[in-house]
Amino acid sequence: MTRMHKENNLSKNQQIIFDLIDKSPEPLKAYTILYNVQKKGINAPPQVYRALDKLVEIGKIHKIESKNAFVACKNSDCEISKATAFSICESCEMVDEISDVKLSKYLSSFNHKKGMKFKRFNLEFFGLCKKCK
Amino acid sequence: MTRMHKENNLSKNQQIIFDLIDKSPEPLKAYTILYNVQKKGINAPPQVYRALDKLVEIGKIHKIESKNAFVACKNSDCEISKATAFSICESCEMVDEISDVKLSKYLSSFNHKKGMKFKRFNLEFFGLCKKCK
DNA sequence: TACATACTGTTATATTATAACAATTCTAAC
DNA sequence: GTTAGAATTGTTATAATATAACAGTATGTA
Repeated sequence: MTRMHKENNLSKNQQIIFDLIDKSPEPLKAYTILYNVQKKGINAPPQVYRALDKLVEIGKIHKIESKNAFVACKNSDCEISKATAFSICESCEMVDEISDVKLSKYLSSFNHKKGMKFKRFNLEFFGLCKKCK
Repeated sequence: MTRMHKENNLSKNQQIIFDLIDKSPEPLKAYTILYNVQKKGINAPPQVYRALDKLVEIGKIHKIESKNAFVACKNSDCEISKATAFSICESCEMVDEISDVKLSKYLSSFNHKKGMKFKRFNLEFFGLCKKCK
C-alpha cells in the first residue's frame, strides 16, 4: 500500500519530475527528463508528459515553446502563469523568467483592436546574455 | 534546363510553399503543407522544412511556436520579423498577426535587468475571438 | 463501504523535425 | 561563355517530440 507523496500537493511522479526541473539550471526536455527519472521507476513517455501537463496547468513549471523545454516557475509558484515572459540566450541557451510588474501589467491590459479579449500571453525575448556578449 | 521561379526572389519550392501558406486563412503545419504540395513534386519532409526555414529567415512567414504552424507575414513582408506578436483563439484556432506600433516599440526597447540586450522577441496572446466568445 | 476522480503503468503509434549525401541550378567574376 | 562557389533540390533513413488507448491502482469524500 504505497502512499502518494503529497507534499506540496503533488503526486509521486509529479514531485519527482518537478524536483528534477527545479534543480536544473537550464530548461529540460521531456526525453531528457525521462532518461533521468528511469532509475526512479518512470519508464515511458506518457508518464512524463502527463506530469508535465499537470505541472504546467497548476503553474509550477512553464514550457519554453521555442525550445520544447520546461523550467520551474520562479514567481512564488506562479500566480501569474497566465502571463509569462522569458529571456533566452541564443548562444548558451540560458533561459530566465522575467518578472517585471510593469511589463506584465502592460501586456495584461493590452486589448486587440479586433475585439478579442486575452486571457493569457507568453513572451519570449532572444538575445545574448551578459556572459555571451 | 528548368528555370528557377524567381519572382519575389523565391526559389521554386519556396514560392510554392509560400503561396500555399499565404492563401490559407489559418496556420499550416509542415506535414499539412507536404500533403498539399505533393502534386507539385515536393515529396519529402526536408524539402518542406528547408523552404520553411528560409521563408522564416527572410521574414515572409512566421512560426507560431505554440502550434508548430506557419502563417504568412502580414506586415509588408515583415521588416519587423524580429518583433512578432500574434493573437490566438483557443476555440477556433484562428491566428492573427498583431501590428501595433506602440506595443512593438515598447517591447523592442524593453531591457532586462540582468544585462541582456534583446535582438528579437515573439509574443503570443491567447483568448477567444469575437466569433467564439 | 462505495463511488468518483485522479493518477499510474504499459504498448503502440502519431507527429514533428533533421542527418547525410548526391545531384542540379544559380550567381557573380573572370 | 567558362568556371567556381553558394544555394537549392531530391532522396532515404532516422531522430526527437508527443499522444491514443486501455487496464489497473490510489485517494478523497459521502
